[in-house]
Amino acid sequence: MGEHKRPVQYHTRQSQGILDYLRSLGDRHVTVNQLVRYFEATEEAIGQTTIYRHLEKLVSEGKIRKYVLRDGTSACYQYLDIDLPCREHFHLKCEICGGLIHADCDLLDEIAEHLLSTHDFQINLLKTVFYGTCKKCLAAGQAQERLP
Amino acid sequence: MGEHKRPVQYHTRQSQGILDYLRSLGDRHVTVNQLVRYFEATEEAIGQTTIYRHLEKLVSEGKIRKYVLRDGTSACYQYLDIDLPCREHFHLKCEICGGLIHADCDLLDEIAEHLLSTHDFQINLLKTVFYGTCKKCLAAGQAQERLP
DNA sequence: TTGCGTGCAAAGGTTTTGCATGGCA
DNA sequence: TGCCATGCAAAACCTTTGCACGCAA
Repeated sequence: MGEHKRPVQYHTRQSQGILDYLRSLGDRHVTVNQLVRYFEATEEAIGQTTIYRHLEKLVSEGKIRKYVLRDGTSACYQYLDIDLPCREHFHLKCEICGGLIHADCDLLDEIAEHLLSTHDFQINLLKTVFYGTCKKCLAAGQAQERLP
Repeated sequence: MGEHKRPVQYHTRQSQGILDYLRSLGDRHVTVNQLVRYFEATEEAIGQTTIYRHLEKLVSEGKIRKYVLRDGTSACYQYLDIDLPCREHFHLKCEICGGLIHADCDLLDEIAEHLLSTHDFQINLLKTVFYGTCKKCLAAGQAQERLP
């Protein structure tokens, strides 16, 4: 008892390819769709079912992290470098263009600290997303407002 | 300039019913599915399309909040007491107990200011929610960790 | 050879859209 | 009467599941 079932794991082109690609992205995140399209573009297409299954396994192994944004969009996955003390970061989601920006910033780190010490609230950065308008769309919107 | 387009809004049985029901729930949240089933159970069924459209409008008006719970399989909506100046609050949603905390804090202004000046991102406070674990649930969780 | 891995196809679920009709002002 | 609101049906998405075949060990 207490011994976890440890199924044999095969090493395949797909499992290696997915992990390699995620790792190559550094701390950038991708969606399942982006992964499918990436491998399609190479000569080594990988079925989406396989991608979903590997991502789920990698998440449970703690090798990657899953972000649930689900406000009409899909989930994002990001490689976690075990060697580096991975810094948390915040996500900014543009309501206009749908773009997802991640911000690595000291002040934002302070927020987490402040919420915990002052409000006794431990923020979950995997799920928290700041909604708003990005630079590009702000500029476009202002340009439009100036029209007759 | 600065005047927002203000489309005429009709008062209908559906719009009234949805807002009334959400309000009657106090701080409890519901899913779209639950709303559909609730109105089906009364003699005043409301189409799901209509429910989706009203919820979206209410969110953009700041009258209700939209949340992602669980694995993001579906969204939840919760009424906000209009009397509270919610634009100036953090909204902290506990993922464990579901509680919503209105945190009144100057830091929020700083964050908005910082995001705009440094990241060129204009945050929409009506839609942004901080997810995490509240004081109570943090304590309960720690207590659990101490168990055998 | 064994049995996990793969991927097509289909199912399942949520949310959005097209469009003709209904109903408020 | 003029529009906005409504809701059915269908589409659009994202994700999971069934199943036969492929392939690593």
